Amino acid sequence: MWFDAFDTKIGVLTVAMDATGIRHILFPRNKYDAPDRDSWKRDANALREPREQLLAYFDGTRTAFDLPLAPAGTPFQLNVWNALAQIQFGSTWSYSELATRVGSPKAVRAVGAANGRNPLPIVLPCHRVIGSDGSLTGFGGGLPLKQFLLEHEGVGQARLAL
Amino acid sequence: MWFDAFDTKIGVLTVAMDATGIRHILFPRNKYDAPDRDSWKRDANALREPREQLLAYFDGTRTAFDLPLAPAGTPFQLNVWNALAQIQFGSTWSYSELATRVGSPKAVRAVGAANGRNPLPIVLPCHRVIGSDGSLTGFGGGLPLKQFLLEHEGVGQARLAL
DNA sequence: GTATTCATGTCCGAAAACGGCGAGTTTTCG
DNA sequence: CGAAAACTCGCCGTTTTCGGACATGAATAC
Repeated sequence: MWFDAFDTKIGVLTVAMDATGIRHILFPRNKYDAPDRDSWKRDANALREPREQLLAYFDGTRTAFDLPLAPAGTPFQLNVWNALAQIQFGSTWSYSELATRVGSPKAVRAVGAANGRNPLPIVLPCHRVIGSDGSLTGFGGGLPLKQFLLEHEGVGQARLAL
Repeated sequence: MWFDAFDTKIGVLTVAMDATGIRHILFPRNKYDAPDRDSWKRDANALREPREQLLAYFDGTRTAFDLPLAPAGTPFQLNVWNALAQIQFGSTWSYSELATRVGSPKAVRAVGAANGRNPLPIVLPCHRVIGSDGSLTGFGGGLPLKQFLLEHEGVGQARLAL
């Protein structure tokens, strides 16, 4: 597994991948860290494309990603994460909508939990999922970061607490 | 992982190894089978040495093995299996003695369980461990096979049931 | 003698707890 | 009166916890 770490507006991002695709994107303060992180080898060259696309995202010159993704999870989690990729830049879904798209309209809380385990934040935009009443309700990197990302994408009406 | 299968007095033995050493020895009727067995590749040449030593054992021309071993298990299990290698051809230990040798004199049942998970039977002679009253008490390949192996090694006094 | 109890590591199944929710109902204050 | 918090309960995948069962044997309790 190769990784690189680089500075952005929101702090140092760590990205890890192998031959299959990107496996982890870690915030400075990450709740679910990768267990085998100390065996990774730094390789800025292998991570060039992901790094440039992420930097372009923060520059505001990119609104969608085109990268090989390889997140690891249960079948249900993979379904949820796949659906995330369909939420476009600047728009939001409620957890309920996301649950419906996955085919389990009633599994709202389960979808929330899966969302919380998203190993590829930003690229898989879990920050674009908010409560059905417009509240932000939760984010692995902290709610302020979620709000920052949404504002960066031009979403104004979402509010931190109701 | 490479494997080979060949006929012996006690039926077809399947032996599997990788670059590290031998990982599995399977009886025809094996309680704990290997999960990834269908991805193994047959390679009689790689398994030549293990096969010849095992055949020599059944011929009666060999009483000890000299092979690279690589069984997979918990630390406790590895300790138990390492200790097994010290029981000489033709002699037996009780589960209690084995537990003492491992440094956990009271973990007799745990030793029994670990013994039952031995992935390299015959080479790691779990059949040489019997009840402290001389009863055979159990064997993954079936008690008759355990008795056959012990008789083959000249151990006469062990009895099937008490 | 015979039955019961306990010690020990691991696995397995069952059961319970736990969430980045949401809809419906009740309380709380102007 | 209302609108907005606060509370309750159902939903469901995942994680954690718990209780037995084992390839046993020694020590008590009758």
